[in-house]
Amino acid sequence: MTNTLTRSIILVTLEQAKRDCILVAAAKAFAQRGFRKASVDEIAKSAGVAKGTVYLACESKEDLFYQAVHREIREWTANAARLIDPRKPADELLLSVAVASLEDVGRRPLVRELLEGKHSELLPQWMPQFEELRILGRKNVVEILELGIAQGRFRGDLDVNEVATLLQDINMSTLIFQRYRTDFDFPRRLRAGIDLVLNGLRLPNQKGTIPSL
Amino acid sequence: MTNTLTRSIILVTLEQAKRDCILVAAAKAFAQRGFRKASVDEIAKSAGVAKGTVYLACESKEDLFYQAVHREIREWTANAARLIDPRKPADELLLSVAVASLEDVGRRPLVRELLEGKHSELLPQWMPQFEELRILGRKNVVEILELGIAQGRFRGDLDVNEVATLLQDINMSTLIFQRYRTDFDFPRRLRAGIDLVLNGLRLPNQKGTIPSL
DNA sequence: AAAATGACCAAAAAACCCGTTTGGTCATTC
DNA sequence: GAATGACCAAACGGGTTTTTTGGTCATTTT
Repeated sequence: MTNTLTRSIILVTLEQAKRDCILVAAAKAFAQRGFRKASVDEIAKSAGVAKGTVYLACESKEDLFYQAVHREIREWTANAARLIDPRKPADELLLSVAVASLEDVGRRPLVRELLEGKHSELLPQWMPQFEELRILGRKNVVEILELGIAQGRFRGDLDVNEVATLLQDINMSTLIFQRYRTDFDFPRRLRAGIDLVLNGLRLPNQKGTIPSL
Repeated sequence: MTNTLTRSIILVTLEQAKRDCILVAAAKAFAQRGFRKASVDEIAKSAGVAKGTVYLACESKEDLFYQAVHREIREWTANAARLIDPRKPADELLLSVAVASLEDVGRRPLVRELLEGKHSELLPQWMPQFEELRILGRKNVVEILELGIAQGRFRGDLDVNEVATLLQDINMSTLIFQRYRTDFDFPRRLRAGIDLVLNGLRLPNQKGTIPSL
């Protein structure tokens, strides 16, 4: 009993390590050479295994790609989540986590390419799954927002998910348009954007909803 | 003297009309069939001129594409500019102009495809020029912001260009991500986004800049 | 016994060829 | 002098062959 348990744990551990190794190699290859040009054999060799072993970790090349992306994004999100210290002021977290996330994504070419809309030939079919990953990333923002409300710093009358989506979009834009602009100081841009969202554009005495439309 | 002047004006007028005609035909063809599949001859015939005439209006097919895009965006921007009535409250304008712009872009497939990142094989080389066009569009937002400050509705301590860029990015995101989401009510999203930017996320008693970082 | 392998095969991609189309020019026409 | 369309090199398309590659599975290794 204990033996089989130990064994299965060891097995899972070994399998998981190899699995990770394969997915990392896949992520690197797909990012460097694109989905089509990266070959499964090349990925296998880069991971130090034979091709057959790769197919113990995935169903198909598409599945491999998706798993590699999924893993990168989960790691990315988890890194960000680790920064959310509930003792810190939520408004400060909003900025520091965003900056860290964008820096992190710079080190993840595969994620970055996806967010920037490369691999667009594959995107349509996978959009549902990627939307799922977006929701994953949004959970961090929602957490910070709810923290801010609990801290009495943020308004409680807003739809937290709505606001989170908007902030996520701002971060995306910052990321996407960054590459097209010269002399682009993205922490500064982020700071300006989040500062604006925090304090609002209206003069204090003018607060209220938009009059009409 | 008067004669040559009159003639040249007439010439310019005639040329301009034909030029427009060509550029409109080009925009339609490029949007429908893409840059490569749309042929110059086809565009010429659709504009009711011979191919040689097209080359009186442009230097090359690439230039033709760029001019067509440029013209569409100028028109788009001008339409939006026409809606800026200084007698109306600036916060109201912010929303109504954004909604109208996004509706308008829906009727301009070429512009829309560009903003969504299609034609991506051409984009890198043309980014500088498109950035120029972005600045053009930003002028409208800046105008509204300055109006709001003059009306005593908006804070005057912000960098107007910075804020305009941010609002432009929000609009872009709304546009870009719209297509990937089901049940996406974009005027509602825009309203929520602009409302947030106007009123801010912080509780009124918490105003101030971000404490530290 | 279970995990890992790599030879193997159908299918897809690349390379090649060649007839057709097309971007761009310019002598001619209006 | 503005507009044209015949003209040409170069690029495109598509059909065919060759090469590569995704995916399998009998065999080997641990």
